[in-house]
Order: sequence, then structure tokens, then C-alpha cells
Amino acid sequence: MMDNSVGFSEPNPHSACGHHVLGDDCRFCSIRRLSICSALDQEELSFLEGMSGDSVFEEKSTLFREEDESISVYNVTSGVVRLVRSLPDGRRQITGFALPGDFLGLALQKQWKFSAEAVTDVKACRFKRSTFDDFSEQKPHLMKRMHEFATHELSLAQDHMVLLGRLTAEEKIASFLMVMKRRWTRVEGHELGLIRLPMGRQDIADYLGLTIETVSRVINQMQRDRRLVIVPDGIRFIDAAYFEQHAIA
Amino acid sequence: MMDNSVGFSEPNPHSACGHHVLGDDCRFCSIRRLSICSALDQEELSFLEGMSGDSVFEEKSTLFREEDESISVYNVTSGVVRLVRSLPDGRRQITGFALPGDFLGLALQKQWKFSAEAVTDVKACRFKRSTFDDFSEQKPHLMKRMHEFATHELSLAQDHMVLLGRLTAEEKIASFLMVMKRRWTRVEGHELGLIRLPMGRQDIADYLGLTIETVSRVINQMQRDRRLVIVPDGIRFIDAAYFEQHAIA
DNA sequence: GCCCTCCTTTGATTTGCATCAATGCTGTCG
DNA sequence: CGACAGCATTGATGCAAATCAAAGGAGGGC
Repeated sequence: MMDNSVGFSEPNPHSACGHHVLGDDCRFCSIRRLSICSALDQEELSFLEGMSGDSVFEEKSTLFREEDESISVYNVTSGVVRLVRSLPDGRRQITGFALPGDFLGLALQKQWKFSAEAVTDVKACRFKRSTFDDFSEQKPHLMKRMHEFATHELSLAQDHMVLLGRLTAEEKIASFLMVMKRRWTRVEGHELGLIRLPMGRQDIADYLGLTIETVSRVINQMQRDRRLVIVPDGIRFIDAAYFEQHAIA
Repeated sequence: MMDNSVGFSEPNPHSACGHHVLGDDCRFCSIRRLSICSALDQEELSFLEGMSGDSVFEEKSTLFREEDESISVYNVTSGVVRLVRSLPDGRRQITGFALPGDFLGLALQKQWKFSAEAVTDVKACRFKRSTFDDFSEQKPHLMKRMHEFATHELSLAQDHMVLLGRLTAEEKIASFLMVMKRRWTRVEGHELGLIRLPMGRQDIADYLGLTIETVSRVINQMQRDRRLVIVPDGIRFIDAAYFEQHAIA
């Protein structure tokens, strides 16, 4: 719908990295097509832009904590965020990684139910929750879009439950790599030879319900078996068919 | 808001079990307060009632399969439904149990993403998806209510991920029992000494990412340790403090 | 009542992943 | 450059839960 000319990955007039600098001009937002904003027309976009501001979070910083009140909601525009649930004794489960285009704040509640931590430097479009809620209350198609996002998340959550409850370590890793490949391809707009893994091994472990040692062992075994090569910032598939076969969902 | 006099659990004129017989009269629906319908006013309720029909599914029957088109959506009014994701090789993960008041069909998509199977005899209020979608499209507060349900589900899904990824067998069982206690109390409107477990051990295992043997062993060990007693159709806590302490989330 | 089926329990054994324990690698800062 | 910090890798060992294997109920049909 409407202006679809935003798919460029060349640098645009507004930023050096090829991604939009927010609070700036939604028309040049390279991840708009992926985001909740794609439900909006030009006028609504302008209005929303007026009430947005941009946030920058540096690597390892915290966007918000589980126990915090959710004063703002965010649209990630660049970088990667890990969504974390922690137990009192320090065990943690990463419930997801937010990539550009992902929205944080779907729940219409005052309190966050998870922490969000910047895995890399992160840019996000920020809205005051109360203003955003009022706006979505008046825009049924925005509410619908948020609902679609929520039910999509729910379906992903169910995939993840299958992974956590029923897959072996090898299947977990293979599935994770396939998912990351698919997601990056969608975000970048085209397939890269490389599968970016900006998160550390410990994060992968906490996402898959494994230990760091097991993640390391399995990935390195896959390399020894010539299924993939480990490269800086990620991995590269050698035997794509192997992953197609072992990844579930 | 509006009529809140529906909280009775005494038999009502419409059914012997104290639960509403559907397609009948929403005004007497004992689970309305728990369901999506609580967002509706009298007029909307009447309209919705006109487009609803009631379904009865007997124990072990299938409401719908993962691969089916979702022609109808359901509001469970009595009984328990298991929501299942299956792998090609037969492994399964139960992603949730639907109890009275729970809605099946939040996703605005044509295809189910999971199977639904009656654990007990089940009654449900059925709506034609297309009609229901049209209606919710025109009723922003119904859409909002569905969105609230979806984000609540999402939060429960995250709880479940922590459970599957990071808890021990003992913690999983303790958490499961606490959750069932809470949920039944909400549905029944008052606390029962008994915690109903209408699902079999295999279902509990597939919900918790364990084997049937482990579920059996842990529960029986808890009985030997005088934490609970196993009774027909469920269990009864002896040492409630133990469960408060070991259940997570 | 008795058999048959289905589900649950219990026991013996195995195993996949965790844990414990170094060692290696990379980047950075004095 | 060398030391240190912060991951990642690798190896040795342990253990929780899976698997394999029977044996118990409980309910239903004849």
C-alpha cells in the first residue's frame, strides 16, 4: 500500500548507515514496511511522527527492566535487543531477540513483563505510551495491526515452546540459525551469505535453554562436520540442505 | 461495567451443571465475566448471540487440526481443551490448556497454528470466523479486548518458555500445579480444596516438556514427601507453603 | 465375575547435557 | 609490548531425566 519506495539499503540523506534516523522523517524510514507503521496513511504517519522521539541505546545498556513501568513504547529501527526473563537465582531465559521493525510495548499494561537489553548499539523510535495508546484507541486499523503483531508473536512463542520442550541441542541450534537467516533476510531485504549473530554464545544458550558450553560444542561440531563455517559476527552455511532438514518449524 | 450479576455458580434455569447452555442466552452465561464477551454491552451481546451457535465435543475428539482452515472461532464454556503442536516424528508439545472462558481464534488468520483436542467433554460457543471478524472490525472495544487477551496469552507464553527452558522437573510440576489451582479458582469463582487435573499424565508431560514417567515419579515422590495427596481427578495440597516456594512465576 | 484395554506407577539402566575445570583467543589499555 | 578482561572453546566428570522394561490398577463390556 502507498509509497513502497523505501526499500533502498543505499545510504539515504538522513543517515550514514542506510537506516532512518528517527523523529526525523518517517517517509525515509527503511524499516517502515516491516513495522507497525505500515498500517498508517500519510496523515497518520505525520501525526505519529510529531509525537515520536528517537532513542539511542549503546551496546549492553538496558532499555527497560521487567519491573519498570512502561512509560514509553519502542519501534526498533536498528540493532538487536534481547528480551529477558530472569529468575531470582540468576537463571535467565531469553524469550526473543528484537530486530529492526520489531515493536516493544504491544501489551496494554503499565508494567513490562520482561527486560530489554541492547545486544548491539540500538536505535529506536520512542512513543509516550499514554499518547500512543490514545492514538491507537482512535485508529482501529492501528489497533488491528498491533493485534496482528501480537498474534504473530504468539505463534512464534509457540514455535519456541516446541523448541524448548521437545528439540535436542542440535535441532535447537539448527532451528535457531534457520530462523535468524530468515529474519535477517527479511530485514535486509535480500539474502546475505552470512548469518549475523551479534549476540554472544551465552545469549544463544539462554535463548535455546542450553548452556554456553553446549552451544559452543554443537556449533563447533557442525563446523568440524563441514555444515557451516564460523566467521566474525556470525556463521556461514556450507551444507544448507542439512539445516533445512534438521531445523524444525 | 453493566450487569455483573452473573457470578452465580448455583444451577441456573438453563443447565443442570451450573454452566450456561450456549446459543441459548448470553445473559445467563456463567463464564461471560471471564470471556471476551465481557467487553460487550447488552445490544452487542444480543447481536453476537444471534450469530453464535453452540458446539459440543466429546472427550478425545478434535475441535480442529493445525493444518485446518479456521472457519469458526470458539469460546470454551465448559470442559478442557488441549492445544497441541506436533512434530512429524510424533513428538508433541502442548502449548496450553483452554478452560472455560478461554477463546480459541485470536489470530486473524485463515489457518490454525495448533490443534485443539477435547480433554473432557467440551461445550463451546461457536462463531463463524468471517462474521465474527466483521463484527470485531466494527467494534473497536471488542478488538481491543481481543488484543488484551492476545497480549495476556503472550505473557503466559513467556512464563511457559521460562518453565520449559530453565526449570527442573520438580519446579515444572510445582509451577504447573500452582497455575492450575489459580486458574480453576478463577473459573469456579471460589477456591476448591481439590486441584482438578482432568488431563492425563501424558498431557502433563507434553505440556511441561517431560516424559510421562518423570511426571509420575515426581508427583508420587511429592506424595511420599507429604506435599500433596493424589485423589480421583486431581490432587490436593498438604504443604501449600512448599508449592508457594518451589513454583516459579 | 473375569478379561481386556488403557493408563499409571515403579525399577533398572542409559545418555545427553550440565557442571566443573582449564586453556585459548581477541581486543584494549597502561 | 605485555598484562588483563571478557568471551569462546575444549576436556573430564557427574547427574537429572530419558529410555527400556515390567507390573499395577481402574473401568468397561460381556
